[in-house]
Amino acid sequence: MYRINFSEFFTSAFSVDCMLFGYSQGQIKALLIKRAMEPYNNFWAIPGDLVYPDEDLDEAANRILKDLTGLSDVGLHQAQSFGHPKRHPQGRVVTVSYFAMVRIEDFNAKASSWADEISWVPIHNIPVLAFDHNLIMSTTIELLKQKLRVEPICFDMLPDRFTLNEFQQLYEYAYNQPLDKANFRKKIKHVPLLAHDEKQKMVKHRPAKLFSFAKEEYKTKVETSDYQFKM
Amino acid sequence: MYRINFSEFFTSAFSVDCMLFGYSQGQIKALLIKRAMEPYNNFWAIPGDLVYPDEDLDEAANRILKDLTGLSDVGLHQAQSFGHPKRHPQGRVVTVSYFAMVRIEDFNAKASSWADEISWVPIHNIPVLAFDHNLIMSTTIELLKQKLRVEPICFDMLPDRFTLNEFQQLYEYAYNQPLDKANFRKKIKHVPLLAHDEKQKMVKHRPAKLFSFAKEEYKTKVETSDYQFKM
DNA sequence: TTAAATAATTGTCGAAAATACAATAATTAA
DNA sequence: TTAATTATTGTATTTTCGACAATTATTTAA
Repeated sequence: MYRINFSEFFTSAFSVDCMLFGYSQGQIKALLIKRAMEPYNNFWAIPGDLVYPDEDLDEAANRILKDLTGLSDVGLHQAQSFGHPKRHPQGRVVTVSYFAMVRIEDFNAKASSWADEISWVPIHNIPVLAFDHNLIMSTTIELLKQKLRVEPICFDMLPDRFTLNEFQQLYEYAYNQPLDKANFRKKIKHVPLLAHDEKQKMVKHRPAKLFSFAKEEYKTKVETSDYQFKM
Repeated sequence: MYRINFSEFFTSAFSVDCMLFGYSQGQIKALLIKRAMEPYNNFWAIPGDLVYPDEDLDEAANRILKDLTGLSDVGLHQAQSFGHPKRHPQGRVVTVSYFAMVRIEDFNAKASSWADEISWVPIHNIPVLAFDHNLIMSTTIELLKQKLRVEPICFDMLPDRFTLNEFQQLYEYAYNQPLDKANFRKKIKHVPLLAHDEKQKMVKHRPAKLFSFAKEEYKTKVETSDYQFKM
């Protein structure tokens, strides 16, 4: 087997791309940045950065998240890696994509050193992006949709207190199909929700009750029974 | 934000680790190699290699698979990436793990330049491995189990013609629990199988009918209906 | 040749979940 | 007070799940 010089392997760089998903106005949205540097200056892109030599991949993803949002302690999910030799014009850069769910209202995402402008874009209307970011984005969105089916990550996007309709509409948008109200409520019977006395306000119709996700109860339920979240 | 010199980022290498899974004697097994070079000389490890500068990740995974088995055109699944800064003693090496299902009987896996010896080891009995390969292996095995639930990849491990009992036992081993025969057969009613006239031979009891997976029929079924494989 | 043994295959029944659709209750705004 | 709107609950039917029983086909030993 042919072998190139060992040192010639150590000539590549790594980046992580960190997709943020949130939910507002009935749509699941992804955070995009407008690049303020070459290459692909002025293109929309997924926030990302090179990984420092002494940094683990997860650390780098957390750093980017912190830069963008000021948030830490957000659950990050590794998605996939992309390594086409020509994917980056300035050298061999393999990228690892991550995603996280956030509550859009909870913070002001800020443009950072690499970006002029940011924007929340509905995942069904992603524009042309820099590099191979369209491939990365679509792959990751598919993964997100799959995870929404079997893990209660939707509650990381919903406000702390939400109505059952908001909950339902999130899934209607994700699956791109309407769901029956009555049956939806039957389906979530097993999901541990905390009902509040508080009601919706400022609406011009009967206000809906507000609920929260009972995270601790969920955890013990998963551990003690063989319950599996399933939508 | 602090920035190191751009060129200092281009000092890492990456590898792919390529897990092979097969099924024999009622057990799902993984192919391990015994390393014949430093570091971790003589340790069991997952087959893998550094990726060449002009190679895509998938290409590298296919190359390793070809070296080991002579097989190409095998469906490869990307699992996860691992990038702890100290995971490799000789420098920064991020690894991307892949896995594939094969029919163990279909070929003779051969030791290659980096390995003395190979072995098929039941996934429930993985020994101590080189590097962080135990982490990689267990993560990937979990992913395999998840995919077994929703994709018909089990048929890539089963012989071309199999009995329903072999089919069932594969899932019993994966889930580590016995399944009811009658109910199993009801569950797979929707899976497109081709029944052969041929029967099992050389068994000391009533021979079971042999089946094959009807791959093409499966594909059209997925496309035309909203059928989803589910075990 | 026949019976015992073994495993394949099919059937039944009740419980639980999914689906379609209807009815009722609680608010707001005019 | 009432129309409009939406939340919430209910009913009836079909489909799937899970436990278990019954039947059938084949081999081997007597």
